[in-house]
Amino acid sequence: MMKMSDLVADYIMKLLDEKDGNAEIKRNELASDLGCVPSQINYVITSRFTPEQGYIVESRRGGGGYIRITRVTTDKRVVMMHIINSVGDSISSAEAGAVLGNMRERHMLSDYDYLMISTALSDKSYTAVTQNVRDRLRAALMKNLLVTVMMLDQ
Amino acid sequence: MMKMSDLVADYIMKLLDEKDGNAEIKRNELASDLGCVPSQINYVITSRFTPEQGYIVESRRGGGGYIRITRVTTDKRVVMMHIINSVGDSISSAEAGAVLGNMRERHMLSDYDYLMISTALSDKSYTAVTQNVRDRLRAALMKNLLVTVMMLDQ
DNA sequence: TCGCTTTTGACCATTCCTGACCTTATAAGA
DNA sequence: TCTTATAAGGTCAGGAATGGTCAAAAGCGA
Repeated sequence: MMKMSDLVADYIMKLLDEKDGNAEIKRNELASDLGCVPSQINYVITSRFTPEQGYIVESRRGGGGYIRITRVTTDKRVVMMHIINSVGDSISSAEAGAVLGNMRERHMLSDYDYLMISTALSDKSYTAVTQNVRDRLRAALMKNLLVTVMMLDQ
Repeated sequence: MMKMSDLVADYIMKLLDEKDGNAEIKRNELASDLGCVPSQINYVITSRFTPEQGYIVESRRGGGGYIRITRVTTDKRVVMMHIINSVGDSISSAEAGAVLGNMRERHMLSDYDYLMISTALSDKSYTAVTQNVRDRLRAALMKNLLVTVMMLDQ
């Protein structure tokens, strides 16, 4: 059985593809079409269409209200650099996964690189240290790997 | 009477056979089907479906959570597997470099993979922890990455 | 007995879903 | 215009559904 969140996310993704990266939805309408409560839409948006993941969300309440989701795309190298800079000193497994997933979606990472880097960053490799240290190591490694990919990718 | 772990392992094995090397289970469900506590599933997975043994395990918590187990061993990869098994719990940067270099020479790693993995394992990524921990982390990561390369190499 | 493997349960972390209540925008009436 | 109704969307906390971890206890073979 498919998860509601996945249904909603898929719907939005498809819409983004169709509409060339710029989708507009009506929250209540979509909710009732897909058979969920309206706040579910917010949940999906806040968990899967974050700026971190490369989306801009605008909305308006009241009569004629809407939610607009825009997929951000810019020059690959610049964006890559920006992402690398934004990683910071520490990053959780979930965050890292989100960032990588988005990079793949945006064709900034091949499936191959995505899997390799995901593996390198997954918690599985860090059982020897505490969560805190783990997240710091992950951030360092993530940046190194992304830089490496960038340099090799000509 | 058969040991519980064996039952669980057999079940997963059978599922892997059926599903062509890619099985997805629900931890709690399987546990109650087989009549054991959920953490037993974790025990079996961590003790018998490790990267060293040729398996990749991914999971997700929360509603609709799952555990996915992928088998990556095939005859072509016996040598690779052997190397992975020989890595042990801890490996220095120099040792790792030697092993990787050797694998590259033997065309078991592409230049690309060699560079990626070297980057991931280099001391540069581990400044946050002591040498001792560092070598343990490196070993874990190295094995995971090699398994991933193996899996992707079709 | 000693040491390794297995089993178990208490407690933790993450993800998802829902509903009550809140804020804002537009339209209709007075 | 001012007020009130209606139409959206937003927030948040709580609960449910999962899987993860860890250490203690139990089992077992040498």
